[in-house]
Formats: sequence, C-alpha cells, structure tokens
Amino acid sequence: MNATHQDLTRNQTLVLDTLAKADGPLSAYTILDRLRGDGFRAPLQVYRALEKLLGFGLVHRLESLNAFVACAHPHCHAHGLIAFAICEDCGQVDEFSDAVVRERLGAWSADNGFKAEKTTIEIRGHCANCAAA
Amino acid sequence: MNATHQDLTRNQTLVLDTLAKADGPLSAYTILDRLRGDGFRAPLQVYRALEKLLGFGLVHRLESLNAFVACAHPHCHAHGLIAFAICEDCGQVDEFSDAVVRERLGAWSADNGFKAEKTTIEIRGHCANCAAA
DNA sequence: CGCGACATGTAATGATATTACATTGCGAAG
DNA sequence: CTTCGCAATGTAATATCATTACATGTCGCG
Ligand SMILES: [Zn+2]
Ligand SMILES: [Zn+2]
Ligand SMILES: [Zn+2]
Ligand SMILES: [Zn+2]
Repeated sequence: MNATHQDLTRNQTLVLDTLAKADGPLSAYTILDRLRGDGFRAPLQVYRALEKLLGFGLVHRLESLNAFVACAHPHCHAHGLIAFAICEDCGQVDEFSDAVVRERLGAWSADNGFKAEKTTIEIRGHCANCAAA
Repeated sequence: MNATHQDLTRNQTLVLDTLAKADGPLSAYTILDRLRGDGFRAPLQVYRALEKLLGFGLVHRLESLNAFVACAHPHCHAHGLIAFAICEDCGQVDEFSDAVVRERLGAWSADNGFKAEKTTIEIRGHCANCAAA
C-alpha cells in the first residue's frame, strides 16, 4: 500500500491526471467525457479508478458536490482529517486541516463510544477573490 | 419566517412527519414511497417540501448519504454549525454541535477571506451499540 | 369579480452510481 | 512452457438521486 504514482494503472493515471490538470472539482461523468479520446467508454472505468485513487489518498471526494478533486498535498499525508472550503462562484477548492477540530471531534467520538471511520468537513461559500467582486 | 409547525402546508407536514417517525435518514424516493397512500405521485412533491423544511431548519440533509433527517433539536436551534455522527451499521444519526469547532473553522475562514455560507460536518462510523457487537 | 402569490400536480429528462457478466493481461506454481 | 489465479478492464444494463418545464388549484385582497 501507500502506492506511489508509479504503481498506478493506465486508467488510474489518466483519471488522476485529468483531476490534477483541472482547475476545480470534476464529476465522474465530466472525467469520463474528458477521457473519451483516450478510449474511455463507460462510467465504471472512471468509478473504478476513483475508488483506487481514493484509497491511495491521491484523490478526495466532495460529498456536497458529488465531485472529486486531486489531493492538494499528496505527499505530507497527515490526512487524519481534512476540511475543504469550496467557492460556489469560481469552484476553487481549498484543502486544509486543523488539529484542534480533529481533537474536538475525536473527543466527541470518545465520549459517545462512536468509532469514527471517515470524517467529512466541507464549507460552502465564497473565496476571497469572488467575495471582493 | 422561523416558521412553526402550524405554518406548514399539507405536503410539508406529511414529509416532516414521515422523517420524524423514521428511525434514521430517508432518501427522497423512500419518503415518496411512504407517502403514496397519501396521494404523493412524483419526486417533486417531496423535493419541494424538503426545500422548505430545510429552509425552516426542521430538516437536515446528509450530504454523504443523499438523505434527509428531521432535526433532533428543532427548538433550541441556536446552533450555527451542526455535526452529524452517522452509524454505518444501524443508520442511527446523532446530531450535535461544538462551539470550539465552529470557532476554529470560523477563524480559518476569517484568516483566508472566505465567506462561509454553509458548513457540513459528517462523521461516518459505528455507534456505541453496533461497535460493541 | 379579477388579480397575484404561492402551493400543487404531472410528465419528462438529466445527473450520479452500481450490478452483472465477459474478457484480458500477467506473474506464480507446477 | 503451461496452467492457474487474481486484478484490471470492457460493455451493457439498470438503479438511484435530482431538476426542468408547464399546467392547474387555492386563497386573500383590492
Ligand atoms: Zn489531500
Ligand atoms: Zn471564488
Ligand atoms: Zn438540527
Ligand atoms: Zn449503530
């Protein structure tokens, strides 16, 4: 595990590159359309690649958008808990993490006997640039 | 605004009651099926009611499930930020809020000039009961 | 009554995701 | 080398979630 870029299959590489080149989140079907020229024909080709990439931590799913982004920090994977700030105007996504937030949510889980598997934090709003306009 | 239960229309009341009686989140189509006997025929009847109920704060949308729950605290809705702990085994949802988390995410937004409109926090995992089993 | 505002009814379509099954590529075991 | 097993891939069909478009109903108010 902890796969490097070299371990990726052709389809996984194509999907990851598509996300990396994009300026914002892409839906699975948008990825599919962008890869038609590379032989992609069916949604499953995209979803299967995404599934692996999500497992590798190279891609994140934005639940509130039903879309996907390449990880902004694929190296320093301190990925215990990630938060996303999503601009509704320009689509830009900012990925960050906060130790205090992680600690507080962890404390709630401990207090309530809840075994957390995955935490989603998504802030929808307007980025600095778009808010100015 | 700040609508009370009395202000609700028939369809809104039916949808809210369905959610309140359910033991967990329901998808829009599940709500539709449960209301066929009351004359519901089309998804839009559910989605329109949900849209209003979400606005009133009587219902929450769980982004990671594409499903909806009745608010657990429809009265003391001082919480500007709500978090959900969702059990993947039994479907139970626990709704809570944390002032420190709100403050930290607010601080990040302020630091980055981001104007937050809506924040989603969802923890997927296993509740105390199910984790024991 | 005549109008406007809002809720509702109905059909069609669009968008997102999964199931099922066949096939291919490739390294390990024999 | 051949066969086996496994993971990836290809393809079609289907399931699930959500919206658009347009017609109709209801009710308060001038
Ligand atoms: Zn990341
Ligand atoms: Zn922006
Ligand atoms: Zn609530
Ligand atoms: Zn449970």
